[in-house]
Amino acid sequence: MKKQIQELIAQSLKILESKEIIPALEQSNITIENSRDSAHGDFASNIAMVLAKKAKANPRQLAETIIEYLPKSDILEKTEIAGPGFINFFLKQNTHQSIIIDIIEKGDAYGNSTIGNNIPTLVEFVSANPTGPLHIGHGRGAAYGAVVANLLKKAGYNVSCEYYVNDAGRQMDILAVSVWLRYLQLTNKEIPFPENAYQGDYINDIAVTLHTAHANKFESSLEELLPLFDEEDAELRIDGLIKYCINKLGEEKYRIVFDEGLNTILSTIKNDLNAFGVEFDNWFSERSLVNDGTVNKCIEKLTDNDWIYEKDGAQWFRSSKLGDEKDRVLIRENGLATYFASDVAYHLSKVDRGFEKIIDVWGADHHGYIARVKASMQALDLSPEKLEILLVQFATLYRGKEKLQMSTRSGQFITLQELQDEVGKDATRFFYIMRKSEQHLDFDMELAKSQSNDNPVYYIQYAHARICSVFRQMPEKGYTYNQDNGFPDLSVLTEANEIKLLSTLARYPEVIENAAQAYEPHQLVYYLKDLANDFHSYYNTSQFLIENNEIRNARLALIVATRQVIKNGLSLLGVSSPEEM
RNA sequence: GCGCCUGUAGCUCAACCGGAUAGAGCACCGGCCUUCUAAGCCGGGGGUUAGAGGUUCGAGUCCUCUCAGGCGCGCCA
Repeated sequence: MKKQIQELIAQSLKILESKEIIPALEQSNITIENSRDSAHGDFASNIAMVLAKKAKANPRQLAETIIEYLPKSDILEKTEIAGPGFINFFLKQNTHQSIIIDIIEKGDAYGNSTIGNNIPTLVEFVSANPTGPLHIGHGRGAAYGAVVANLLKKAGYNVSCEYYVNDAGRQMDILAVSVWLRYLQLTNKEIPFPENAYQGDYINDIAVTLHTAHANKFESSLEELLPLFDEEDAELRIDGLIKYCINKLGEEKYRIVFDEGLNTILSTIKNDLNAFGVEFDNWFSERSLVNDGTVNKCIEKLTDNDWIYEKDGAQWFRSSKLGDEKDRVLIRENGLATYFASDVAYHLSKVDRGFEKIIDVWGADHHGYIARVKASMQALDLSPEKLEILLVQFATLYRGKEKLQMSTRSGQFITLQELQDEVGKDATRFFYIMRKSEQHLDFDMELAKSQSNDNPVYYIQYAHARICSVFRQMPEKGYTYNQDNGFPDLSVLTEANEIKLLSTLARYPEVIENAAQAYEPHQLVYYLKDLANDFHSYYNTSQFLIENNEIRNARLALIVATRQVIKNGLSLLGVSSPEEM
């Protein structure tokens, strides 16, 4: 609808250009807005004001000229000039009503768009270290990433969702050692447990499983082990324990302990995400980048192009030449690659796999990391503009006024699963994406639960359930409704509430496009609240199951379309559309 | 100290690449169920958009400075 009006204006401007009333303009985009106030018609354009200066004309006069050369159209009732030079467009009523047919014919596909041009797009999100269950902060990234991916798919991008599994690096070694020490404690209670190892009960569970399957295969003598705890520096102490563990067990046995921890936690994460309605096309292993040589390949390529130098025994990347604050270490003095080195390789892999649009969803605390990743892409000639990094602020969990301090290491946290069990999946997902992602989120569990009746998610779902309820009761009242023989006469839908609902329904495809391109799921949330509001108002003023055949059928068609759009929108959010509540 | 983000009604948040009188929910006040679910609807009060300058036909939105809060500034991830 909007596009048709844009086209009309474009044609008018073309004529004006050819008549040299306005100077030739570079194809500036013509903005059309949905009017906020119905007195301003259905759509408004500020084009005359934008062009007034260049055309050296008074905006209102220019608007008049533009209107004069507007091609004839059967969707327009009239146009008006208002305020400083707005052109307001009023649609013919039957133009509004035709949206019902469009929605019902397209069904689940209503709202699909092709602006994405099927561009291969990778959305990477969550990617939490597999060192413990997902907690509330990860949940926000999960909900946000999943909805952004859904929106992009709907907007015509060819989307893959990926979880980057950090199955290499020191944190994972600490996990392995944590499991091992708990395992040793099963038979010897004297063994201490470092405070900077992973404390959670789930570590114990893994140790028990390990013991059940392998008995005493991973035992160690106390004489060698205990002195390692004398080291005073906690970080050095745990590094010493890692080193000892690897030497003592040998590569093969160490890997069994390591993988038992990794796989157990990873499958917990997968299950939790699955229960949360978040699915990935690919689980990408960090270790695979090391094993298949991608990391080395990157370092060689960077070295060849003089992006790397040696200092203090480490290999540094000249990221400061490419917009970063300082240079960054790729290979440490001890010969181990940094996490950043893997990440450079990971982004090379993303490009090599053919993705043209690469979206990373990160916690906002990683924002300092953006410059170096982009710099690495620049240095590897990988077009950093393909990479879009979306930051999600952390969610802070509250129980009433009590702020819950959480850390994976200490094992004190509320997991995503627990949150979901307590608050419910629909409300949890909705709560996470209601707010703009770069805003902090205070997630008060008591509030979320106690307010669950006032939660907007129920408001929207209720609209859907109410419509379903109408159709459940229709047979009891002796009416039928079907479109098999064509649509009813929709021209009888002329009440203010009906027109309002119709124009909101017509906005849906545009909301999807905007939300997708801005990566802003909350736009869809606000739209659905508007739509539900329009429906509830309509419901309160108008009866649907009435004697008049014409009006009844037209109204039923309208609410069928409404139900369809609510369902389409909620499904993008990962929220259910219940038939009764 | 430097960098990034944020500051809008009592509270939680919107405001479509700068547009018309800054909007919702909660809370507060007042109405609406013998009628398809009152988890709903309708109406009302409540604002110097943190503050000060600037840019222009027009600024919550863009620029500069100040104030306040969050985050980041490792050979951790």
